[in-house]
Amino acid sequence: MVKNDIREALKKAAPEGAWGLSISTDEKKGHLSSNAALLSAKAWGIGPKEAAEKIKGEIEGKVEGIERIEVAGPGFLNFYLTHEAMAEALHDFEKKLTKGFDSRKGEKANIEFISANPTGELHIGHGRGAFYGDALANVLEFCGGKVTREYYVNISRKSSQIKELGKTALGKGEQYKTPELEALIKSMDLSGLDEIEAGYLLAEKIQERNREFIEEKLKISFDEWFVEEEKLHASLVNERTLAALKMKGLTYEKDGAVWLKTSEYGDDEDRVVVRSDGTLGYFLPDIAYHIDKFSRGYDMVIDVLGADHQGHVRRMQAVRKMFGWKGELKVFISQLVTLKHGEDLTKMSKRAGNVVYLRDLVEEFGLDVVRWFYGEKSLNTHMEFDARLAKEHSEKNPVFYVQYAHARIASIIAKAKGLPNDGTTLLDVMREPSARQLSLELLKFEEVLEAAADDFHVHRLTSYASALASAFSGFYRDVRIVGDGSYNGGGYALLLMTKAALSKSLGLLGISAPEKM
RNA sequence: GCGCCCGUAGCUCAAUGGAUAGAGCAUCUGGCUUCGGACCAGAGGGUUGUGGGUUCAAGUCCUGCCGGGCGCGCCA
Repeated sequence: MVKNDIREALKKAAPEGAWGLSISTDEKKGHLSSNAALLSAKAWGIGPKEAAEKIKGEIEGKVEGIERIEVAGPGFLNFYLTHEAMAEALHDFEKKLTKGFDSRKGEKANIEFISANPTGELHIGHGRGAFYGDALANVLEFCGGKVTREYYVNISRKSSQIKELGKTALGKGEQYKTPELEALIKSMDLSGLDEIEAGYLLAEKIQERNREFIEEKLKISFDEWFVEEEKLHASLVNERTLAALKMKGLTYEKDGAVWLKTSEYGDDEDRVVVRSDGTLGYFLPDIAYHIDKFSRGYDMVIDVLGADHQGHVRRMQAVRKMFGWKGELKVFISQLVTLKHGEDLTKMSKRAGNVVYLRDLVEEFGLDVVRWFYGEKSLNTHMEFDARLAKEHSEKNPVFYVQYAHARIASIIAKAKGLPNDGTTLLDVMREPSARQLSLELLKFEEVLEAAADDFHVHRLTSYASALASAFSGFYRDVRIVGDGSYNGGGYALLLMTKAALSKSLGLLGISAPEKM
């Protein structure tokens, strides 16, 4: 493809610097654009514009498919492609779209996300990790990765949280009390059980319900449900892990507790792994769990956690270093979703307290709107959830614009069915500016996806899908596909690609691409 | 006090260190005899919290302030 040819030519002409070459979606800035001259100028001891002219001179006439090269702005090199090269690139893109890209080819990744505490149902904060994790998994997979989606079923008879939950279940405590939980407790027979067993039973029930909700309502499916109690406690993995840590000389005793020397591996301070009363904290099982993940042969282990787990990052990285694990450990923190208090909120949250459940959100607005709403924001953004705004956003949500474009294309395709092709080709339709605009947007797809797979900023996809739908609108306005007794062959081909790209973009985000609306 | 994150248009948010900081909503103007008007064309709206620094180039990187969220337990 011409982009690769240009890159090769640029490498020869500008060997220094980590310059880029990317599709430009504004034709005024060429079809492809590079900052190679800006980065080479210093090494060459000349001005950026002069460097650009030099590179231009070396490439001009040597790469097939380039119509002309312009030097613009401070020294950008803008490449204009011939219509032939553009059409060829599109055909190449169409093939890749069906078989996927390969920037993450063969890489094995594990993504753990949601992993909610077994003390209640999922709230709007969990939505971030849920939709982000799922979309990230889809993106890595599409770029050639082998991805395991994993849910850590946080449940153990040794956990003080379970005991506390048991107290709530038996009416001896209120820490996790909500109307929903009370109803659940009433439906269960907990007679004769102690706090731990009652808590455990209740936790199992809650996990079961959450799982149902995740699979059926959020349409997220996990490859692995890692049950803490079975995998770590019942099988004595924790004990073996502790023994291994002791043997490596990574622990010491102080105040009757066993501490791990995490501070020697980048953490702020050492952490307790066995309490002075002999019970295990949450940290040891966590270490055991991560060692388990590391040992499964992944190139990359990703944890998607909520903002309140920010303290985990350093200590888990410390654990990785202690065990000398070669793969990457990425811990992503999603920032909080805060609630804007007001009358509107109480209306939507028919339930008690300041919690809005994800279930309510999905029921009220529909999964597509909700996934887009979360999907367009960076994980680092502090979201403020305002019920009135959410309502407004759901009605005016850009997701409908994108879905509408998809449905409209489907309708045109249906209309063309049975009619003869008028014989025009992709090459012919390239004469139309809005067709070139749409083509550039299509060719941008690969860049956007690979960038997302590289920096994990999955929210790029929503902006991209909107831009693509908008480019389609321009094309639709200018080029008629179905005419008197035949259809425009070139335009039709472009429509098929656009439909596929829209559908793929939405699909990766877990959003439906309807044929009709 | 220490650590992480944030501060961009009236609102919700974008912007691999790049060109004139962009979308949607809201406001205003214009457009339906033609493939789906859930649309299209256009306008107004910005000292990117603030002061320095690095760079050919800073919303982006470093740093000092200001403001906000979260985390700093032998809870998870």
